[in-house]
Amino acid sequence: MLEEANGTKGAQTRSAILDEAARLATVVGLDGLSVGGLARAIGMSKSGVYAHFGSKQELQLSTIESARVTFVEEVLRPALEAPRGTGRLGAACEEFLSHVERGVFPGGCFFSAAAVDVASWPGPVRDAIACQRTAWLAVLERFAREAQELGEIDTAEDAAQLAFELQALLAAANTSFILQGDPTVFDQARRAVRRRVPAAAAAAAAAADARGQGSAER
Amino acid sequence: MLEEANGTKGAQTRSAILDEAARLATVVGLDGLSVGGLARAIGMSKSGVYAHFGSKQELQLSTIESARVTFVEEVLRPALEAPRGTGRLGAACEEFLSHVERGVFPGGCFFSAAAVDVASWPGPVRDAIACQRTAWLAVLERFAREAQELGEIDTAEDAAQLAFELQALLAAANTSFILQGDPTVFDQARRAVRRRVPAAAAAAAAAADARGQGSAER
DNA sequence: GGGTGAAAAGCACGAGCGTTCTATTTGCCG
DNA sequence: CGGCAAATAGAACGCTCGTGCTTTTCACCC
Repeated sequence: MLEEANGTKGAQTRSAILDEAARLATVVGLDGLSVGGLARAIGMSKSGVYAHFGSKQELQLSTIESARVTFVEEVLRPALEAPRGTGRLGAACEEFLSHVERGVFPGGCFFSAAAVDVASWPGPVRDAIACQRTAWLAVLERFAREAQELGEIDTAEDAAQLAFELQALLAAANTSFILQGDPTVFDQARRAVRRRVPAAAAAAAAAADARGQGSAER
Repeated sequence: MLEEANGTKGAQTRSAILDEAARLATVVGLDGLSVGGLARAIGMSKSGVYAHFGSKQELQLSTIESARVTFVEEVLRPALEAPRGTGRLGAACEEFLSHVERGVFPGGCFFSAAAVDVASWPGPVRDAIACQRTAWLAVLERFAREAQELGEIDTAEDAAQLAFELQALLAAANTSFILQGDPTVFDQARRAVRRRVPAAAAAAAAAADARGQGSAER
């Protein structure tokens, strides 16, 4: 083979490397992520790790992609099981807070962490992070707009504005939690979300309940 | 002399070093701040810079203190010129957004930047950042409570909750701006602040106007 | 105006960084 | 089972990092 993405042995260790890389990057930063440190964390030699990616930048970009997949799996997909409308919007917020609280990434939200230390330093890596952030905001905005179409949110409301405000609350809870370690901020964030999207409250709770017994029944 | 804080020559270059250090740290991160890089940025030798601080950690702590002073000067002091109540609360938000927009620090809010790359890595530096964040939240909370005492904000409102939400909006605008470079987010943030603290709108605008012609008249 | 202590520079060190090259192991296919 | 390519390890490079020295330049006071 000369390219990636098949199921041979090397491809699955590559995926294991990237899994650890994403977790590690939330702790040491995306540029603080070193090949040697990553190799040590995963029990491989430095060159063994490095061979999977021709350069550090390629490692960073692949790590971002890996984190994106994890984020979709842990946050977006569960949220999509909630009914369209404010329920789904609230579920997206709840799933985000939940994935931070239960430590899917040890350093909190991957993209919040990466956004900051990548922000001032132009290039493909920064662009990739900015792109992910935009996409996440677009998802929230779409959920909000769907709620408007269902008549659950006033159509006079600006969906993009609402998405911005909700994302601000989620990011602030993440920062406060990883910095101070106090899970109380999640309650503050949940209260704020419920206040901003009143109808989302019960619906999100219901979604969380349903998920509690496994989602296979859907 | 054997300690710091007098007015001799060395003390004022030390202050100049820390000024640049704070600005540089918002770009490369607080741990990405290297003695060599700082020396190059300020046109000194590495050891010339290093001699002012016995260790890198001392440099970081001093940089945080320097950034705090700048923040007080650029954000808190102007806000204190607004009349107590929602006016001052709104002014604090406006001054924060303004100091990011006009690039007081090239990489946006110093403490937002530092909070992230210092969060996972315990020690005095992290504690110092966490302490500053707490203090800033306490300031917003105090302003909110003063507005309550003046009857401008419902006493049923939780001042700490309000402070959390406002700080979330400010931090989100900062992140979005340094990452995407789009000043539109400041309008989004201002709209959200006005929505959350309705009475703050006119008062903050008035404060900004007053500041426009210099604050000496006060 | 020369002496004295502070301030800055110069230099050297061990370690870790990203990267490249070569050697060794490993797993698959005929 | 033997061979071959893919996967991993090992060693080395030039560089920069933080941190200790020693040496030189500078500013001030008698």
